Amino acid sequence: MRRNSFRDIRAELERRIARRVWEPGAIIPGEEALAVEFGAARATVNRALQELARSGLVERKRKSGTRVALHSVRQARFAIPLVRQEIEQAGSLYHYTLLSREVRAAPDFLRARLALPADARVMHARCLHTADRRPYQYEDRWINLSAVPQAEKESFEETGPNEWLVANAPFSHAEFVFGAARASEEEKAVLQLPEGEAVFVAERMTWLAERPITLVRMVHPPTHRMVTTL
Amino acid sequence: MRRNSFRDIRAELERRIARRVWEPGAIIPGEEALAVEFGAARATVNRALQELARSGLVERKRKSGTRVALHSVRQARFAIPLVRQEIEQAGSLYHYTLLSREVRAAPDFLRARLALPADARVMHARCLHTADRRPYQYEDRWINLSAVPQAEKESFEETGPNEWLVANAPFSHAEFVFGAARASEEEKAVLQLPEGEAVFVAERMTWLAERPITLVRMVHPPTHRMVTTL
DNA sequence: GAGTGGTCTAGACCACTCA
DNA sequence: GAGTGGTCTAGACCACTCC
Repeated sequence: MRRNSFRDIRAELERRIARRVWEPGAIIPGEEALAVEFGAARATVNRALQELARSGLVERKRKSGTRVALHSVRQARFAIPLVRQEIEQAGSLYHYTLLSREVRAAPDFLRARLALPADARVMHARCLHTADRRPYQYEDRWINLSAVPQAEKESFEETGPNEWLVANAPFSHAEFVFGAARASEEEKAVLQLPEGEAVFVAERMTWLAERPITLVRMVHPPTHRMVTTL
Repeated sequence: MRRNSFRDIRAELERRIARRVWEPGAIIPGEEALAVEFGAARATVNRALQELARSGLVERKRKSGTRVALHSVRQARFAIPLVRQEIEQAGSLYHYTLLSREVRAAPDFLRARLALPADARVMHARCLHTADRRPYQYEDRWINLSAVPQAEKESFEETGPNEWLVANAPFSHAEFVFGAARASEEEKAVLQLPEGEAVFVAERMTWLAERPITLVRMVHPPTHRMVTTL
């Protein structure tokens, strides 16, 4: 006879919630009582309950106890890997091409997005990432040179700014925006898409201790899918 | 002097990784050694390390030990609110319309996606959610009636299946898929989009203790943006 | 076989919150 | 004040994996 693990307990509690043995909003027995019932230590029951709380199935409050959540808070988590890793992990051949690289004054829209001063100098780089020679991602990136001056010395011919930044400019905070759009003329050409095709657009802004580092727009063909991680 | 908590230990380990005291790829001391160093129980160190592993900062393997992840897989979190909440929170007028409702045998693609038996009965509902009378989301939903039999009694004329399920069928696990597509004829009509417009598509599958509950495809106009929560 | 992480136990004390 | 969850400890055994 196997000992009750926190997984077993978690599964049994999930089952009871599923079968409405415990209705939404209802208080469920305390840790001590459940520990006795399952013949386990309270710490083990605690772990099972904490995981249920983390996934939003139950809500816990001291003194009040644990109740089945009425509206389980729905949060989704996504892993954001390097493009290269993403492609190679799928067993495909990765290839990177630098399309353009230019140092210039920051355009207005960028100054607004990243809260840059009027005279800010930035690097603008455009790249294509392919998987098995098929266009996978078009990367349109702006780097704030006052935050990452070393970037100006990089050619980005061999290693893309994505990988270079990961290795050389840690960030403390990031914001992502996802959406859909019709492919622009440029995107259509680079990604070899038919007229009027839809594209999946992901934008990422990163900061290191309040200083904006980079804004990148990553454009994918409509076949691209982004899936939550467990 | 306060006792070392798993949070303190986690924070200190994070700091060492950030300051490159431990380089990416390097093995860090074992739990026993860290427990001695921090004057804590091994279980406490273990909890700190497990959380770091969950957030992708370190990788752990038995016998090998714990090492700093080479490229920490960054994670982004998104809140998934009820459509109604999302719209009302933006200060807009929410309105819901049921477009169709039908009980039928599960189509093949659905049986495959949700691993349903051959004779599974499901409900198929199509709805439109508007914000200030403008189409906001087209919802195409399938509900597994063997998991949620009470759904068959609901008309969904007033309250949409989304809100009804939230209140009546909690889930323990969800999977999301996001992508872009060209609007289908139906989507074009319902969302009042011009010919060939791109749409943002979010799909959600939910389970409660291994039992599939529902698959929903939520289609938004290309103006829709999904932003990470802080 | 041996080393490291994974989990469990029994007991303890703390922290928050409700009444 | 009292009840419930939150966390820590010390010790133990297990499970996986490398050698």
